[in-house]
This record gives sequence, structure tokens and C-alpha cells, in this order.
Amino acid sequence: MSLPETKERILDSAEYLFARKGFHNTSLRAITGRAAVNLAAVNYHFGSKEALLEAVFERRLVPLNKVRRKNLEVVRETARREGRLPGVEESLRAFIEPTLAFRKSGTGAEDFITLVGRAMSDPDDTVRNVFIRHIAPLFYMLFDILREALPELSPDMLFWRLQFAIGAMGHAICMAGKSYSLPEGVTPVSDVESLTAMLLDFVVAGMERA
Amino acid sequence: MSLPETKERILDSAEYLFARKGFHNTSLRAITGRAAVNLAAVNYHFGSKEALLEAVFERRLVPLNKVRRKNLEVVRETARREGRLPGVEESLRAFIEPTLAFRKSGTGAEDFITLVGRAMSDPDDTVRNVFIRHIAPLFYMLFDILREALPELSPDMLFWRLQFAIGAMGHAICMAGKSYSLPEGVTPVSDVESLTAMLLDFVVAGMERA
DNA sequence: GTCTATAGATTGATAGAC
DNA sequence: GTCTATCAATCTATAGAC
Repeated sequence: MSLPETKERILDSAEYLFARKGFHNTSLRAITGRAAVNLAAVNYHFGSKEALLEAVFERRLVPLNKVRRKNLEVVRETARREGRLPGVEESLRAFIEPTLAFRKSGTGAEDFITLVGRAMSDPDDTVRNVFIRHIAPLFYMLFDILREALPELSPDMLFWRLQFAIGAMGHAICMAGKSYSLPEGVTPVSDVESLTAMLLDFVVAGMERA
Repeated sequence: MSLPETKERILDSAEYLFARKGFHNTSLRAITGRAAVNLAAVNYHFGSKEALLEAVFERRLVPLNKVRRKNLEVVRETARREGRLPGVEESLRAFIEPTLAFRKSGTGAEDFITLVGRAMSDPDDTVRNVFIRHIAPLFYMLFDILREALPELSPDMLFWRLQFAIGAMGHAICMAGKSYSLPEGVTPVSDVESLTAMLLDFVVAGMERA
């Protein structure tokens, strides 16, 4: 059966397993087994395991980045039209909100966004480089808008604060929906809206710190 | 040559490689090759690759945790003696400062602290579980002190804010000393004192956000 | 304790029939 | 495009000489 969905099935399976076990700890046999396709299909459709990883990132990251870029452009243009500086909160929201919201955007999106949360600090160059290549332009764009929003902050300080914010977001993504052992009396909400609101509160406060 | 330092050489080499390539992407051959010891020495001294990972964490984490625990106890006792609540900044500092300072505490410590920065969100269960087992008690201790410091904050909210802070710290650790491509005009400082000060500023602001 | 040698399993990738 | 079969490399782990 030469189903046109074979590539998609492989991508879904790889996304699922990469997010849960990591790239190097996931074999092509595990991927094709879960996808119920033949082992050789991966190399036929993608060429190599590494190219498959690239494709897993690309499938979701291209549309997600389009939304984030659009949001940032709107923030910039609106501020310019109204003759004011872009706000810190609206700038960070333009980047963070679509990222966390993406989690419930479709089947497997949750796996992907977990993968994203981990990719930034992945020990493996293969994973991290593929990810950084896709995310760097948006990072610079966000950096530039925050430069305008916080002109009194030195570039160095802004750089680090933005790194802190990104670290907080990535870790929040990794933790969301997991069930680690929790302190007494804690039953943490993890619906997207609440988490986004809490995270934005936190990073805006840190970013605006005098 | 039956040098008593063989175990140490293996630990150093494993620490170096785990931090740079990840656990599953590092072979025992690479470890023993770099350590200039025989392949079989790993299984003789540690029993298995996984037990070696455990030992890598244990060697550094036990003394580091002793410092962090001591610091947190001092914060708690000092506040109690002075009849006041523990402060947010001193509580977070008691945890964060020794962690970042550990980076320059000796040969290889930098590698280890990178490993720590990544362990929290490591895709691999083996790595993450070993780490969480060592860090969980201190996390609860810090959580409890911050409960006293911020009594008006709901446990859920505090839990997430602490997660954000830990995510920021972990990412900062991973980024420190790396040379990623940077925005125009940014030459980020990464000496321990400056980074600690900036990070504390950021997370205290986020934690105290009204 | 250190070494050689190798077992035993698993890996990514490919050739070639259909 | 999909399959079987397999190659060549790699891996962790261990047995046994020294």
C-alpha cells in the first residue's frame, strides 16, 4: 500500500520518540515500528536519521515561526503608528504566547513543543544546531524590539535577561503536563492560559527590574 | 601501573564527555580512550555505564548540596533568631550562588555544572532521574523557605515561579562561556559574580511580582 | 588491577526483488 | 514505494590470562 501518509506517519512517530527518549536514544527501528512502516522507508523518504530530525523540526517550526514573526511585526508597527515605544509585555507575549499555545494546536504538537523546550539546552550538537538555525532570526528580532522597549538597559544586560526569560520558558514547557513528585499541597495548574499568564508575569517583572 | 587515580581519570573523562556530547552519545570507548585507561576498567570500577553516570553526579553533587543545604539553614535560622521572615533574595541566593560559583571551584567543575544545567530537562530518563533524585530534597527545602518568605503567594503560583527561576538558572549555566552567534553590539560578560548578580536580580523580581 | 580478546546485541544504512 | 535480507560498524559488557 503506497499510502501518501507514510512520511507523515514517520514524522509523527519520530516526534513522539525524540521528545520522550532523545535523538540518540531513539533508533530507526523504534520509529518505524511505532509508525508501522518499513525500516527502509526512513532512508527512502528522508535520506538519513539526521535529515529526519531536521524534517521533524521544520514541519512545525516554519508555521510557528511565521506566527511569532507576524506577532512581533504587529507589535512594532502598532507602536510606531501610535508614536510610542513597544511595550515589554506585548513584545514578550508576541513570542511566548504562540509558543505555549502551539501545544494544543493539533495531534502531536504537544510532543513537538516538548522537543523545543529541550532543544535549546540539548547536549547534542546535532539537535541544538538544527534548532538554533531555525530560532536565531526570531531571537534577534525579539532582541531588537526589546532594545526599543528598554532603551535604558545595556545590550549586555538585555541579552542576559532575555536568556533568563527563554530559559524559564523552555523549562516551563518541559515541566508542563509532567507529573514529577510535588511539594505538599501543590497541585499545579498547567492549562495553557494560566501557565502563559504566570510565565509572562514572571519574565516581564524580571525584564523591567530597575 | 596500578595507579589509584584510575577511577578519578575515568570520572573526569566521563564528566567532560557527558557534558559535551550527552550520555547516550558518549561511548565507553571514548571515555576510556580520553582517560588513557583500559576499556574494561569502567566495568571493573563502576559496574556499568549507568553506574558511572551516577558516580559522576555523586562526586560533585554531594559536596555542592552540603553547601546549599547549609546556606539555606543559615537563612532560616537567622530569620528565626531575628524574629522576621526569611527574605526572598537571601533564600534564592543561598541556592543559586554556590551553584554558579561551583563553576570555578576546580578542574572539571565547569564541565560538571554544565551537565547540571542540562540534566533538569534532559530528554533521557536515566540522566534526569539520577539528577532529580539528588536535587529533589533541596528543591523542597527551598520551596518551604520561600513559602515563609512569600506567605501571600498560593503554593501553586510559588511552585511555578520557582520552576521559572530554576529554568532561568539552568539555561544561564548552559549559555555561560559558550560562544553562540550574538546580536550586534553584545559582548556578554560571563564572570561568575556578574552573572550571579544579574540572575538574582531577574528571579527575585519575578518571584516578588505582585 | 590491568590487559586482550571477544561475545552478543543493536545500530544506521543499503542493495535488489517486487 | 514497499519489502526482505543483510552488511559493516558500533555498542556494552564480560571472561580469562597475567
